[in-house]
Amino acid sequence: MNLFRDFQYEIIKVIEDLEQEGLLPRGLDTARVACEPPREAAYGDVTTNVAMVLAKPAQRNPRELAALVAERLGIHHAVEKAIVAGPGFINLTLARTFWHGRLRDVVEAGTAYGDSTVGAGREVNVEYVSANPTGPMHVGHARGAVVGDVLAALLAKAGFDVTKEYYVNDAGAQVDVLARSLHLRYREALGETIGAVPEGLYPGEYLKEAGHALARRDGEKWLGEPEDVWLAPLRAFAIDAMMTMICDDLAALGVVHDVFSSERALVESGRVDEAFRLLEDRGLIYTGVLDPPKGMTPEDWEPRPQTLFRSTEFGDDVDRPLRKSDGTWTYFASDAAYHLDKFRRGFAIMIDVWGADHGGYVKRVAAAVNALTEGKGALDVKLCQLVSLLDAGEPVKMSKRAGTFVTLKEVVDEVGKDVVRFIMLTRSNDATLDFDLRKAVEQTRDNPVFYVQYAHARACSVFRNAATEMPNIATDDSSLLNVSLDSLTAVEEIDLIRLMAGWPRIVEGAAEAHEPHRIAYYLQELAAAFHGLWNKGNADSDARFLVADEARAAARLALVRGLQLVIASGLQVLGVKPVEEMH
RNA sequence: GCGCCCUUAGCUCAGUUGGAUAGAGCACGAGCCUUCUAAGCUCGGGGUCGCAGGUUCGAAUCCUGUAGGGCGCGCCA
Repeated sequence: MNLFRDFQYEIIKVIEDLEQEGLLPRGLDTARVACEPPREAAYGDVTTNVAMVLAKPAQRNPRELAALVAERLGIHHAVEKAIVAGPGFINLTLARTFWHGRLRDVVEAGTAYGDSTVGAGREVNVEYVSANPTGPMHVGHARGAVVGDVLAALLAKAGFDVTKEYYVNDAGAQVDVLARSLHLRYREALGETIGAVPEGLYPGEYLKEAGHALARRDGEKWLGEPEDVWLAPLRAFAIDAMMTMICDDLAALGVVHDVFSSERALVESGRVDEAFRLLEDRGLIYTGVLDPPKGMTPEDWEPRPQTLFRSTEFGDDVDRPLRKSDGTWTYFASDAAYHLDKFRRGFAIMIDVWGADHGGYVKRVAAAVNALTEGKGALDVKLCQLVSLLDAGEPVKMSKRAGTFVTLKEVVDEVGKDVVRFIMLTRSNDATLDFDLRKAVEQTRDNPVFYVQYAHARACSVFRNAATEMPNIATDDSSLLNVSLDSLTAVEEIDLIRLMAGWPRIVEGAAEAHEPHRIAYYLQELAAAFHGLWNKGNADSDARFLVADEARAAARLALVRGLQLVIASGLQVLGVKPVEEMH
């Protein structure tokens, strides 16, 4: 389906033919032969560097070699002309009928257009959100949630077997604090006056409801009991309540995970001990004393012996501790074991989506994956930079203490999930992002969500008008597939098809690079091309889609249908609903 | 002090894994439209890709150094 890949095969076939005929030395390495759209449209439709890449090994002058290959490519039925340019590029211009064929591909495939097999069914695990189960999600979490969710959808479209996973950090001291905070709210629910929430406990109102729920379920069972009696059951209850709340918030954003992995279960099942022994057996564990970080010794620094993993042997900057002084595992130890667990569940490809504040953690986890999987597991960590929440250009002040903390749910309620999802992808994940609540819902040219949605709505509007104005034209897909496209000759029309035909390549490229934001950018470009064509109809009534000549109108309806389908296909990956009309 | 990320037009940012004359939106400038396919259209000016070296046919992209900004830096997760 990716036409550039198709031409790449054609080119490699030509090279092989030339080798067979003795015109080129045998066994040339064609791995670096690229086939892509040229930067300048004037150069044609497809460009290849084959001659420049093979010139040296073939001991030929690049332009001369290019001429040889271009001559063979010129014979191809889809190629109108093949010319040699610059230092040895071969530029192919494709026949108009070729593009008409690609439009038919789109209409035939529907929103499945762009589906690819490059993933070849390989299993990928995308772990994202993984927010601590101690409170509601805030806006900062939204970015990682969207990036992970769309990346997963993108990989699935590209033919990978994707599992979406959430790692529940339910094992550390913080969930004990959560349990104590719940106990307070539980007493409150049973009529006690608790006053101010003591320092060190979670003061948020969100635990009140959980306190009432616990009181309803268990009555006065935990009143007056010592902490060691109620801690574990209340902790479980609280985590459950928090996870339910988090999942509800995520669902409102359209984010649903396949698997939830518990850190506590990992530890209790002995899988951390197992990973530790594995490292020990490989001689990667020792007891040592770390130097303080140069230039910023912490105030309470004192040298002490620790159980360390030799992560420096795998590219880390210092060796990392695996045990706390009380003998329990550090977070890193269980996270290392968690990644081994994912690998053993069949995921040789693992993607973690984290906030930028965890950037310092990447090397040690990568080192652990490398050591534990003997280099067979591939980990890619996508770090999401900060999101600044604005309202009409003014920063929204956020502070947990002042209670002006903006939750994910509030933002989704305010602007809608589709807007949040799209805006979160209008920047590369490693650039910071401004999210302006006001601008996000404006219906103007510079709101990308509106702009793309509007293109789809306009396409729908054309079909609504066609039904009343041109009732003789059958507009179902199978009818449109049989329409003659010969009248589609305008450069803008062919340009639009060319863009649509580039969709499969965008999907593959974005999936392989793990860069979901490319989809949002592509959709803006596609929408712009369609709006341009539409505007042409404003100035020149012959350029409208619904013209008196029914054969021509039908061909243009096929074009509009194709556009509508590719936009819908892209929005589907983003998890954004394509709207049929604006209001 | 060390590590990671960022630095591209006045502003906010893309840049197809090393390709040809570096792009988009906004802003700015000049025209057009006063209508229908609703919330404008066309054209234009604007760049030493932070800086300096290196790698090669070819660098915004890779390597080294350097400046500025962000994040992080021994038992928190």
